[in-house]
Amino acid sequence: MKLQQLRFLRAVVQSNLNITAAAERLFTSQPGISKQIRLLEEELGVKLFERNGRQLKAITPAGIAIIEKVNGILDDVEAIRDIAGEFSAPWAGSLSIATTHTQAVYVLPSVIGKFRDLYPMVELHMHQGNPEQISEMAAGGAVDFAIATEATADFGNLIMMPCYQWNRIVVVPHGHPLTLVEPLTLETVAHYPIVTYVFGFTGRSQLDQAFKAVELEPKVVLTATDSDVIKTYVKLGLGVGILARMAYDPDSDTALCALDARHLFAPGITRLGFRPGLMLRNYHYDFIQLFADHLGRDVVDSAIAASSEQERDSLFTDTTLLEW
Amino acid sequence: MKLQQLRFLRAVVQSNLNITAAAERLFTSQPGISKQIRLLEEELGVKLFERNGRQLKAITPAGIAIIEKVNGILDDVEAIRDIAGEFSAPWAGSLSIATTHTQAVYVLPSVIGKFRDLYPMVELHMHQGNPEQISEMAAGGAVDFAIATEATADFGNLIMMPCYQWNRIVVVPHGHPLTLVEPLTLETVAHYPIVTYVFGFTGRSQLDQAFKAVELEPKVVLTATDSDVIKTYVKLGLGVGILARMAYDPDSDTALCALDARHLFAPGITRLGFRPGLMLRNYHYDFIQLFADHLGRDVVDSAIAASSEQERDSLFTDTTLLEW
DNA sequence: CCCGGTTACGACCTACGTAATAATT
DNA sequence: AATTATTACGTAGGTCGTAACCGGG
Repeated sequence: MKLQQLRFLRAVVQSNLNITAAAERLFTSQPGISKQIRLLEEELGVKLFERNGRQLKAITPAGIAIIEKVNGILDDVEAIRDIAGEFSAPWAGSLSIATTHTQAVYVLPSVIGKFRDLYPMVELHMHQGNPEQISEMAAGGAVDFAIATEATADFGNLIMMPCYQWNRIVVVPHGHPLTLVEPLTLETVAHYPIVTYVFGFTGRSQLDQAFKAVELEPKVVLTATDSDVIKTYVKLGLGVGILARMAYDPDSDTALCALDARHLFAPGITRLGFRPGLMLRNYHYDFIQLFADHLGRDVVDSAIAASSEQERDSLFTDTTLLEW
Repeated sequence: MKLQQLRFLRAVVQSNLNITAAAERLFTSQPGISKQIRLLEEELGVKLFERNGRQLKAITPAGIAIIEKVNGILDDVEAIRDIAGEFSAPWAGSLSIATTHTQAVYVLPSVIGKFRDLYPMVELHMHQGNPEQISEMAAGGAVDFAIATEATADFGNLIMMPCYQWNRIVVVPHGHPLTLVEPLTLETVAHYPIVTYVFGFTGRSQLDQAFKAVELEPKVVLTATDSDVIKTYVKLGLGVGILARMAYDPDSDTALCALDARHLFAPGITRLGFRPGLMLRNYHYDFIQLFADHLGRDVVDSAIAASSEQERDSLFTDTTLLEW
């Protein structure tokens, strides 16, 4: 058994049992992977995959149980590298974050700025995507952290930690009738065409829920994943914008007027998540705390500990699987 | 990073930083290990060992943290092999037990007999040793199970499970004055020279405690690790024997008379232990239950789960180690 | 001077890539 | 026909073992 065989195996599984795709992902050749998988099967004396002729069709029960362990091993190997890095160069490394546009543009810059000052040698990688993609990237190991506002807890078993609450504002051009309404209500807002986020982004579902609770069906004329796009169209007079307060900057958004709407919608919660098994380096902890001050090292560790309770359950499912 | 490098590393650590010994243990050459260790250090960019000239003197903090992970990885590799074996040949495998003489001779035979019937293809390996050695073997992976009567819980973080209670008897040659005493008391027993187990074996410490509690100092004239030796010398008239009831067989020990002593000494508890991280195969579970009927698969799994709580603590110690 | 670790070197092996082949969809 | 896995084969790299070399106790 070789580590590369395990890497190959994982890649094949992650590529939906497509050896070709796995080969591309690992920058190697199909025959190499094909052969190593077979060698592994031979050595273990167990078929890892069910084959339809030459094509891989499914993972065998043995394969499922084994892949679980393989993932653990490869995680640990990564952890060893990280431990080594932590000792040889605690200031250097790589930090990759997957998040949505709103976070990337309005929240993270200041955090990243401070982080840069602390760790100028840490390579930063930002990935954007929709919440589902973000979760997937974090769960699959493509990025270290997922930062998102919708309930990302559903996908994968990421360890999610609440970071901060935020509220919404209604933005309109200056002189818009809504600026005169006091107090602002859902009813009055619903009279106007709405410009806001697409479903799945930046608490859009909470927004829909608020209107639905009072049985209003506002006319949403434009949606975007991107607060800037929303603001742009609000400026054009397309409708009133509903967006996260953090996406409004009074200095630069002078063409727009922001109306507090915290009493209309439930506050959103932004969360940071990472997959269990990820080795957190010092700078990881520091980044988390820069992002959410209450998430000190001890709090994060507790969250990890708490999550391993659940892991234990899944581990038991495996054990039971062997009983067959 | 290669699995063999990790194996080498573990072997060196287990051999007290003696590369030569590690090489012998793994049936390979010193230079090979030496080189691979250096290659690993080079790849990780961290010194794993502190060296005095050429001699390995100590493990670096980084090394300690890394070896922890290495052990996990190699355990998982073993687990994969076991999973594969479980699927390809659930009836075959290997079961090794370390225990004391008393268990091996008087308790295990019937269990092993039944186990043999269930799993004729499982290779059985019995190792004998003192309780400390037994724990070490189980913790180091030399054997699967440790079965012992003294508090073995102290060494290593073995998962220990109580299996059964047992009581002691006093054995004397027929016609010995003690056979007439009713009821038997510690005082009367202490009048005679004693033959019993050496310290550390088969609940010897409980025995000492019982006498000490009533401030008696019996004269122990001979101690052995081996119940047969004790019985032999009692037959010779050297003194009265105190041993575990299970070590007395009325059919074969006709020369001796057994007097119940359960009211004199606290009962002993025999425990079975294994190291966390050991992959328990079906036959492992079955063996445990054959040995102690109340230890079904679910009970054993709960014990494992409970122990991982403690593991988490040690994991935190490591994490803290990385802080400075 | 002995024990133990490192360096040097050579043989064997094996993992990988290219190219050709076979089998599915 | 296109996609995808397997087989064949040659090469390059690496692991391992023998032998010689060095440093401490």
